[in-house]
Amino acid sequence: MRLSKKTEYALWALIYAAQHPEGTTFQIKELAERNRIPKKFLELILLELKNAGIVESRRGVGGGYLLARRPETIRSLEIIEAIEGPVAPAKARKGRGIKTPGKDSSSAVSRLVRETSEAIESVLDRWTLADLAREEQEAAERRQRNVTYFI
Amino acid sequence: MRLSKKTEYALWALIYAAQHPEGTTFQIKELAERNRIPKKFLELILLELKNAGIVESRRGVGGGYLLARRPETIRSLEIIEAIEGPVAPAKARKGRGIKTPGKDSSSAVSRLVRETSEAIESVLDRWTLADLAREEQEAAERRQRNVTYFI
DNA sequence: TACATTTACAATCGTCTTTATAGGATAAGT
DNA sequence: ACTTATCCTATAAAGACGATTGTAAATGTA
Repeated sequence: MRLSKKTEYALWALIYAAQHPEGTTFQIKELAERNRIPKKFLELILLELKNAGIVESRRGVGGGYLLARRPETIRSLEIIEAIEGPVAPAKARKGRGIKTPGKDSSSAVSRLVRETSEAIESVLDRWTLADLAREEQEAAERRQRNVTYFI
Repeated sequence: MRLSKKTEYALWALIYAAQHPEGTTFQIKELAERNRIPKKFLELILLELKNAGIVESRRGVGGGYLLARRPETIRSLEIIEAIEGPVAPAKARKGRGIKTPGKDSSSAVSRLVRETSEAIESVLDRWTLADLAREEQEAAERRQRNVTYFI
């Protein structure tokens, strides 16, 4: 699976946010410099995350961004879909099964896609932002002890 | 998961190939018209599948394409990777663990990507071309009986 | 040999997506 | 007011995607 740079930046940003004490903000400028992310691009990304209800913003001096919810309740699937759009193809929803005949001319292929999407969703659904932040924290601590694990 | 048109055409083509008796060829023109695939685009795709060792070609009158191996031995993962490139990010291979420090600045993110890729591979690895062709055949038979199943 | 058929291969092209960059408007603390 | 920092819109370069055009080469058949 390939993540776009944009999605990757979004994940970095949210991991960074989750590492801050609850209720405190972080600034775009600070994060952009730290992780070498183009500042204006990062602005755009955080705006999208805000519109998706994942982060909130505070303006003015001492403002910045912060998580809108607790990191345990933010699943990575939600983050990735906020940036990249739905992982799975549009499902048949109750009542409105639009036919579009001839459009999808292979049921075998669409089944393959469906099963794969479900597998992706199931992985992304069980990793929350809190997990990612903890994992990142542990990796940073290992680096600090100058110990390298080859997994 | 999203498949490019190119990959989708490749799958259709190979399913079509698998439905032919072993050792007999099919023509690009015929397949292109049947499935409304741009002929020249299909040429390009089959050439790539040939270079990947999935199909063989015969030139001249009565020529065309045919599967290079039996459909039971062709996994969908192989097909998709032939067109789209590797599903998983370059793994650490035995012996040559290149470090590229600072490049991948989040181990949590790369772990997420790795686990997701493995999930994708595991699905795509257990569907062979023979499965897809059989599935497609059955769907076609159901359509012929004018019976619609809402799954 | 001449010819029709069919793949092989290179080059090109318009459009969309990705990855940004720029400039200023807006809001909020101090 | 002044500073800080988000908000919003526009633009642009680069590459991927989907497809087209044109020519060469191989092969079977008359």
